Amino acid sequence: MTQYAYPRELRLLTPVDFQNVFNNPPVKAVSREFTMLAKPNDLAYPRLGVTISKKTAKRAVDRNKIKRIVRETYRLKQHKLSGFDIIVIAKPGVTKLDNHALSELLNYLWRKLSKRCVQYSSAS
RNA sequence: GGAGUCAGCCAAGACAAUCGCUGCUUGCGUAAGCAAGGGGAGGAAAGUCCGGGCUCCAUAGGGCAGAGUGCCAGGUAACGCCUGGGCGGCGUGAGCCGACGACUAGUGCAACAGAGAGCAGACCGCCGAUGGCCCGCUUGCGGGAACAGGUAAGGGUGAAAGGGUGCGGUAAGAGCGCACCGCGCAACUGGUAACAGUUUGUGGCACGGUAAACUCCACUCGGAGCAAGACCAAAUAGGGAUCCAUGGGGUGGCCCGCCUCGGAUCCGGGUAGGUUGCUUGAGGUUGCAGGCGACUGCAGUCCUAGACGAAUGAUUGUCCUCGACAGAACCCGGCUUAGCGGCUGACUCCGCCU
Repeated sequence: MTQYAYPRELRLLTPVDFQNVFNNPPVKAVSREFTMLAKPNDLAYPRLGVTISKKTAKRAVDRNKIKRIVRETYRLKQHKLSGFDIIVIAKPGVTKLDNHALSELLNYLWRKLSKRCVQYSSAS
């Protein structure tokens, strides 16, 4: 029953981790509201980081909500993303979506990203 | 019943299931962990506008500068907050609002309009007593015009025109005189004080407005902030001490000499990172006592988020009145701003019934 857990190991924790992914990420998935960047990490599990600027979502409440939904969908999809560090960047416009639309969109992006990760792994 | 005033309380709608996050307690385990139980955003957590605690730095004492506050008294750790009182204003009222010290210390400012705006001012008007002019005559009187001049009653301008009303007075007027009202000053009385007074005396009586204008007066203020500060501490560069070795490399033909390079241990320093600060506090609550009240004292009782790329959530189902503003980041006391509603109590005005 622990397979959908979200412990600290599955997160990006330090500025170094973040910078590492931002530098030339080989795999991307993009929509109007989000950008996902991924990079292999030599681990048996994925790690996630979420970025939302104050410019994107003015209120702290909105930023928290988006982070929670991103994490929730990631938690349920994590097994298809093993071995990659991932950063999700929210872009202006996300605040217009409700919870349901956000989940739909994110699930679509996760599928896209995992497919590309698999392709990248087998190619190299 | 309607309209309203004040005070207090509640508020990510309620319930269930599943999957998660994070502290705490207990049990098991060497440990990593596992299991169970229980806790997990706000009234504004916000703006960061004031005031403190705490921490480090600075500091003999005093002054200047600068900043802030500004009716009085009290409360408080402190305040620009709160309470009570005074004064002024608004409201029929319950109540509400007010940077509300000083322009008889000095300096400055006042657009436009207006004749005149600060030891005022004659545009229209009124008068023309007095002096001059014209006419008449009884030669000192009558009449006339309005030149000098007088006049702040009336009109007009303005945010503001140098007390108001009435009577007297006068050529016309005028605090010029008087009465009442108002005002200034002093005394007295009440009040801790601000201040008040159907009190007494006195002055014919302006001393205009403006200090979020300079300024004056009184009082307050050292600086930086939890990324404060404390501790542990990889790596790397360099430093110190002790011991070991008496060596390697360069220069040179070689020796001396000169330059340069060690090994081990420890110390100091402190980057990444980690730990701490971190939640028990000027705390909540109950009772008693003091106080008009803010609040205070004593006794009992309770523990109520503590994260750090940053938890407090997601999905589904059912129901309803269909859910605002909004997310802790060291901690408190305030202020301000945002905002869908619900509940309770006290009071006021209007209408109706008895």
